[in-house]
Amino acid sequence: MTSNPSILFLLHTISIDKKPLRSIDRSMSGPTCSACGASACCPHLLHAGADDSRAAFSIFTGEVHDHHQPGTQQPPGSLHEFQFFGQDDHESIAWLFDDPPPAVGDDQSPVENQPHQRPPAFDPFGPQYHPGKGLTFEVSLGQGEVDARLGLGGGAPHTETAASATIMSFCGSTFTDAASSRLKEPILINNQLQRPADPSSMEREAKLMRYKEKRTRRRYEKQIRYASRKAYAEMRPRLRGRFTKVPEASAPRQPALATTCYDHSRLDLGRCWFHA
DNA sequence: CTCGGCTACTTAACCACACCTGTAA
DNA sequence: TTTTACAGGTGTGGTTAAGTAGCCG
Repeated sequence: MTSNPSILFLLHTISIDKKPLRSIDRSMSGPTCSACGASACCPHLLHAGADDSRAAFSIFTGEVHDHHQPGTQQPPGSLHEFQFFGQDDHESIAWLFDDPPPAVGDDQSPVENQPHQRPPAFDPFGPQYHPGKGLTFEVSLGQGEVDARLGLGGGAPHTETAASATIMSFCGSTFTDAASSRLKEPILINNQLQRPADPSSMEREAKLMRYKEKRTRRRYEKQIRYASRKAYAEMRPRLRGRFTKVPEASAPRQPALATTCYDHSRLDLGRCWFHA
């Protein structure tokens, strides 16, 4: 048996602001939380990254590693990028590109091990889906080790099998589904199975470097995009923490020249221009 | 082992409005 | 084609109700 392994992993990167969160929880479909059975938008899955409402984690073979564990509350500003990015130092994703991933669960279904025979459940976008809308990168696996983990038997000797994984947007989040991706198989040349020329080696290295650089620049604390809005918000009067209307007396007077002013006759309080 | 009560902690929603963006005139 | 005006959407922070977790009897 020389079936190619299909490694299923999901990278679920939650990157959401606080506000829309409640509108999507418990109501969307997607990967489920193995602890509570809820969807990917399950509040358990969203629980990591308390302070800045951002969390990044992966579901590797459906295993939920942390968010249901007691005493794993995140300190403010910290981040869980365990599993996918390396649980120890968040430093190494080398296995993603060169080395085998962590152990795969026992419940790998035979169907998932069949190249080009993925079940519909893992093909939410169908053949019409163009991964150009997502980020596709290469995943190389030592197949022998994968076979050993999956209990597939030795099989023929082989080198590596590269699968492409596509990062896709879903449910306001980002998923990576390598299982739904097409595996690159050896091709028959002169009656011999030969792996196509691999021009992607340097490409992969470049991608890895770009990824690492991007990761180092990644910031998870709240970032102010508009300092002026922050300034106005801080000056704005509040009632029990909520913004309140600017009192009539303290509203800006009509300026002599064109400028902004308050127009309390309108709900949206848009711009009102005075012209000299 | 399960349940209820309590405490401590976390977080999404709320609000007004300046500013941004897209569109029509 | 360019400029102007406008409508609608976005982002901003402090407070709090609601949700969650942990502990104990």
